[in-house]
Amino acid sequence: MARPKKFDEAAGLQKAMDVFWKKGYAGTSISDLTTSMEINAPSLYATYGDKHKLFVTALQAYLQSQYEWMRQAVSEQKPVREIIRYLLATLIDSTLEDPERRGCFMVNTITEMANQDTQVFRIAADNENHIRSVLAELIRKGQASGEVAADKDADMLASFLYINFMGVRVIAATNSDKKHLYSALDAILSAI
Amino acid sequence: MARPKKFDEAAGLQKAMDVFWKKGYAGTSISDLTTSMEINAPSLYATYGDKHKLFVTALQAYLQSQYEWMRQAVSEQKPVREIIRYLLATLIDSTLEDPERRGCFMVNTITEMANQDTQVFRIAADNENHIRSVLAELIRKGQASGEVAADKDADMLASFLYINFMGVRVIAATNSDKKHLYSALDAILSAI
DNA sequence: TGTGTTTTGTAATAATCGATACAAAACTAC
DNA sequence: GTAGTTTTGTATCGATTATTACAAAACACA
Repeated sequence: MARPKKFDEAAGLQKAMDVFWKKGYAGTSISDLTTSMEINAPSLYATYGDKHKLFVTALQAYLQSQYEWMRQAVSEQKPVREIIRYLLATLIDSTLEDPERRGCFMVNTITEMANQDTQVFRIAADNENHIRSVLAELIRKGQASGEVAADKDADMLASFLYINFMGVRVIAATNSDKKHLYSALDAILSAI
Repeated sequence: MARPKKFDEAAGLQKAMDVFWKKGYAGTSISDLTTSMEINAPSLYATYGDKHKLFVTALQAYLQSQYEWMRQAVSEQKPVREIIRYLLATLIDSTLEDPERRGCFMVNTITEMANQDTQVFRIAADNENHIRSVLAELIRKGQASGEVAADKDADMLASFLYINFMGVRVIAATNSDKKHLYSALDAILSAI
């Protein structure tokens, strides 16, 4: 018994994510958002809260899709090294193929705000722990199957991989030379 | 035959660098700058140009000091692996010790603006080429002295190292666990 | 066909944004 | 001391910032 919403809430969130991802938090204005989401300011505030709240919601939606992608890749019945190569290669490809070269939304957010925004800091720390634990689990699986040397420290290798995940995302934003990036994959995998 | 400046131009630039480094380009206001630099707006504009020009000048000053540090480390008469470990360890330490956890000014700038600002994009690309060539040179030195396997591709290893330089800087901004970061150093060095 | 409820569009809020006009102040050179 | 030059401080510019008041519009239910 009320006027129904004219826009799709999930689609609007996706649009907001795209804008924040491209321009960052401080670089995005409410006007940018309302234009891209095709709603007006009162609807935005009523639906998503203020700018900061919308940003956090968009960031978490991004991370969820990232986790989903990773969870699926890790659970495949393939050699561990192949999975890791697939993960890194996909990170490189998706970054290079993005016409806007936005890199990784989480990395962008860390470098913009983690030192000033405690909520973002916490999200970033949780994200790191999550990804590292998934990678450590993957390494352990490789050790159980004999693909990875059993005497290596799985947590240490997971940290190493996480560093490279982040580094690859930063670099693919400015380096369009796919061969350079791909050649480094061999070095990364040789450490495992 | 004119009124002399009351402030030190180089010191002001350093202050501007500190603010941009901490808060990013969009997150920094002229008011932030004039407060920190202890000058007023007209002096800022007369001396450094507009906000964007000041930002670029500050960024280039940052890169110069970075290059100077690296050039010196690389030219030392020590085993190549030791130099690389020193470089990475210093990156980790300086990031963790910074009470403001600002990470790397160049990384922050890449993830904030490289996809929207052609001048910044060019600076970032030049920076990457420069650092990669310095690292490749170092690797080749290691190959000449027998410290690094001669059949490995020096450029590839340089790309690999550059990825890890970037990754370490991003992660040290949110992860305060020095042990985790340091433990990954062994994995990085094992790939060389 | 109303009645109640919520969204919508418009319009405006105070605050701050980057940038500058203008005149007083401060210095050097003569 | 005076003339010439540049920096300084103040005050302000129009534009944009995030956010909201308010009323018309659009639906569900009776």
